[in-house]
Amino acid sequence: MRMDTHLLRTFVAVLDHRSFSGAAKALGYTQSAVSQHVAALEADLGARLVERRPVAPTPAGARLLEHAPALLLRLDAARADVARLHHAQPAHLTLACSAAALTGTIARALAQLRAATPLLDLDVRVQAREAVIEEVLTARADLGLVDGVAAPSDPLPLPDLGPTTTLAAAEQPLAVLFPTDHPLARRRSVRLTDLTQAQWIDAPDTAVPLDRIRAVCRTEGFRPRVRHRGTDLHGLAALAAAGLGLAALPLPLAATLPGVTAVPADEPRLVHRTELVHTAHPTEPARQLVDLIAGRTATAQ
Amino acid sequence: MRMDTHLLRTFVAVLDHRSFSGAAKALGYTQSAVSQHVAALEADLGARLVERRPVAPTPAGARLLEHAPALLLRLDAARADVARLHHAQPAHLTLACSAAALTGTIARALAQLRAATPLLDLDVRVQAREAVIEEVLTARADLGLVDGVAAPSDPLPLPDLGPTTTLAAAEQPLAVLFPTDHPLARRRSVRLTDLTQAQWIDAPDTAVPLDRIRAVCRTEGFRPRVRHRGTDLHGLAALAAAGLGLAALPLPLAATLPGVTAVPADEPRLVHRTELVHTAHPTEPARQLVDLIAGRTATAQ
DNA sequence: ATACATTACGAAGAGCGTAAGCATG
DNA sequence: CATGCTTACGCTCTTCGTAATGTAT
Repeated sequence: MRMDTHLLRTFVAVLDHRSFSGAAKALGYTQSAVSQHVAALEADLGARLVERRPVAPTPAGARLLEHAPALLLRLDAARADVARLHHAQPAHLTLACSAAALTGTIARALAQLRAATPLLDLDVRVQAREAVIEEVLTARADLGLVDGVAAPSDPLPLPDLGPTTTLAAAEQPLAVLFPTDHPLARRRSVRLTDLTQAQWIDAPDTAVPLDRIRAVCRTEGFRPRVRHRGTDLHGLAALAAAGLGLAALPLPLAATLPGVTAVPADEPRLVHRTELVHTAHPTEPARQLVDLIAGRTATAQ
Repeated sequence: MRMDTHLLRTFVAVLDHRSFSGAAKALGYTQSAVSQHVAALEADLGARLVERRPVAPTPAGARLLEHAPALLLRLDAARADVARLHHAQPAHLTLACSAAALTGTIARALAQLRAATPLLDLDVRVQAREAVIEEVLTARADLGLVDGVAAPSDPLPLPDLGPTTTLAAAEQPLAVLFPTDHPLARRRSVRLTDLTQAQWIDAPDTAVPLDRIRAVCRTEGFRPRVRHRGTDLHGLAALAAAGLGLAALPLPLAATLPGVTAVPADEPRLVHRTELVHTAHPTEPARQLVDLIAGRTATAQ
């Protein structure tokens, strides 16, 4: 009767699955238990939270849904943070990256770290941006690398998922991928503002998400007709090379992709930025890598 | 057995009171129940969390203690946010302010709001900075005003207590309070960096906290011999006028205090900043006040 | 010896599953 | 009428308080 965590968990699951029975199966409860959980939560908060048949959040439920997932994540983060103290693997480092964040600079820093401690076990996992922070918070990764676009020397607007520290790891020019035979591919640079009506590929987990570009350019343009899920850079390059649409990536990375030409983007003045994300108490190897990258870029925040 | 909220609550209470029995009394449990709560939490996390006799956090407990209060606050915030939907008082606005945040500009905006909706009930409460955000999150206040110092047009570094939106409400020059007969009182301006070794009063809930000044000036100076608690501006002025020490306040406000002379501070270039804090869904009168202040300053973030 | 935490134990209650009810498409 | 949420009910496990036990200052 006091907004217990398992009630919140099933509440979220119910609305995720848009079904009581689905949530029950997912959580290993019976339908009945789930029903009772929701009822208990509703009784506690004194408001109906979910509309049944079809299952959907009421206004109050929607409000709670703005808080609940973050709460549960932070709960896991707290547990993970305590667990880290005991199961500290001194010779292990797992790094969660978004696709365009794993560049030469980072790889060289990793090599340097490996040279310093040869026995170090390295795990690198590339995944969607939101997942990176979550992995760091729940200690499934020791360190995260998130990329995105922002005005020069501005921080990335990371979602407030929990208590993390961020540090600028790299700033690179932003580029647009054109098929090599595209008329604009020969330009020295292009204006993003001239491309609002162009055909774009939205590849939020690989390239810069279009809604980020929209936000930064303060425009309603950049409407995609092609969507690309996953973190597969070369697949995205193939789509772009085939003329299916444009995509934005950091210039040094984009220049290495086959079949496409990377043209620097300006107007508005934007950079592709990579940030290192870690918790308040990184493991020893993680701390070393942070130092290496921070020392290299000397752009602490 | 799954890190339930009430376990966390008693865990925090135990370490707050540095005593099981004290926490028990505070929470309305028996000693025994508290003991069982702590034991359950320790069993769940697989680590000893508190050292008994004397009661103190173990390393793992300290780690958990970095998360638990924030978690509990966010839990209350979530509950409050849902409750707000129902118990919305359309003709009521309560405003939580830190001491130096409630200035003429704000008062005039309030007057304007009152003129627009004459039936509006206004509650204004002045309190410590940390309490302001907490009050907003838990819906004990509809809107918060927090003041502090920062580099010009930088945001204040507010503690990450929960999901809030902030908005610059005012930026004013920073001033140092001198007794009127002080040799430096006749100066046009003073350098803060020249005053690191001076006698300061630390009045964290009224003036700018000294540790903030230290952080911003990147120095170890500004060590106080006098501490002042509470939010009593005139009391602080009296101490400063009596020569007990210096204090930093926004210039327009400082200039109105009796017995002291306010001298603008520069070097490093700092401003006194006031920020408006509200949740994602302010009440209607709160939204109006935000608009009034935002329109007036036109410095949205 | 005296606080004060822990352990033992029984009673009250919370939580889950089974199964019967009931509404909606 | 069938799918899927709700309610009734009983069993079990949890959680609390009382009281006895342990343990440091």
